[in-house]
Amino acid sequence: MRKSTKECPDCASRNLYNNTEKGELACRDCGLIIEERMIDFSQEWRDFEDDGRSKRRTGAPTTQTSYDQGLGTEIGTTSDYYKLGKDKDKFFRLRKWQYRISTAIERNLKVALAELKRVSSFLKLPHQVEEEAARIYRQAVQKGLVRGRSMESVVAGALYAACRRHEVPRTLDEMGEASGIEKKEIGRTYRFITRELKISIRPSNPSDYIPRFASALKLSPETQSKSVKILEMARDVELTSGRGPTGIAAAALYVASLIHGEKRTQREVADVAGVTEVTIRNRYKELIQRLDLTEEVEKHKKR
DNA sequence: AAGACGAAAGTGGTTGA
DNA sequence: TCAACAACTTTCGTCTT
Repeated sequence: MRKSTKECPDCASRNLYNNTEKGELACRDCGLIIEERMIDFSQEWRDFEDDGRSKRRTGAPTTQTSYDQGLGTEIGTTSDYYKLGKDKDKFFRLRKWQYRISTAIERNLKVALAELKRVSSFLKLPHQVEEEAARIYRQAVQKGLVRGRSMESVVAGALYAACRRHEVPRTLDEMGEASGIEKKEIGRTYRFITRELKISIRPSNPSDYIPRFASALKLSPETQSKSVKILEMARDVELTSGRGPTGIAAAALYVASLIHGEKRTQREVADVAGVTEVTIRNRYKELIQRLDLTEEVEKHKKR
């Protein structure tokens, strides 16, 4: 790209500087970054052609509406008009450039990352997880996986996947509450993007849920570690496979709370674990008979 | 009255033909 | 693609504390 082929939309200078390393095209005179992320720009086209579908480069309708709001913080509102200069022509030129330059990906990402931040702070997720989720989301967008899905659901799916990878799982229910997306939709998106991006995720371990549930129930550390032991034993006799990890975790906590004389009702445990009492009962029944915990529980019940 | 228990019917997802 | 299937839920009646 020769620098004389373009002129700066801001000051009309032809003295442009192409920084290939950063993927930027900048004006030497006024410092305006005319194009950025030019590498992404080209990559995007390749990806979109690969999947052989329409040339439509935006996401679902909801993305469109969000995008308009997102653009409001950039160029396109009257408030920005004043920030960018007094000259009306300049404003329109800039907006045109902005429109040409910024790809759907960039716009989408801006909004999506804000949403991601919101949800992750709602769930009090560690920074690492948030970063991971952002990375996953970015990949998903670049592969064109957002098309046909709402941006929010992909954000939720990416977050859920990141949680699982970092072994700080949140339930789909919690994710649903935080993101406002139905949990089955999140699950679907989650499976889809992990498959498409080849993100391998180990089946979630029930004991990953223990610390959170235990603290929500205000159970002692002893009870907590007891329930982890119960889970280990349960795993050894293959009680854990094929069942929902939250149900098992809940049941283990319930048993542990009985044994340590810190009894919580099935309902209490069920609520924090997001399962029903019935499920806890079923798991509980299996646990105490397969692990010979009956006497241990009875013994402590007496007190 | 509240909690625990279990039966029965329904739901959504996975799997295998 | 569809039907069978397992896990889980909802609902409800009964028993226990």
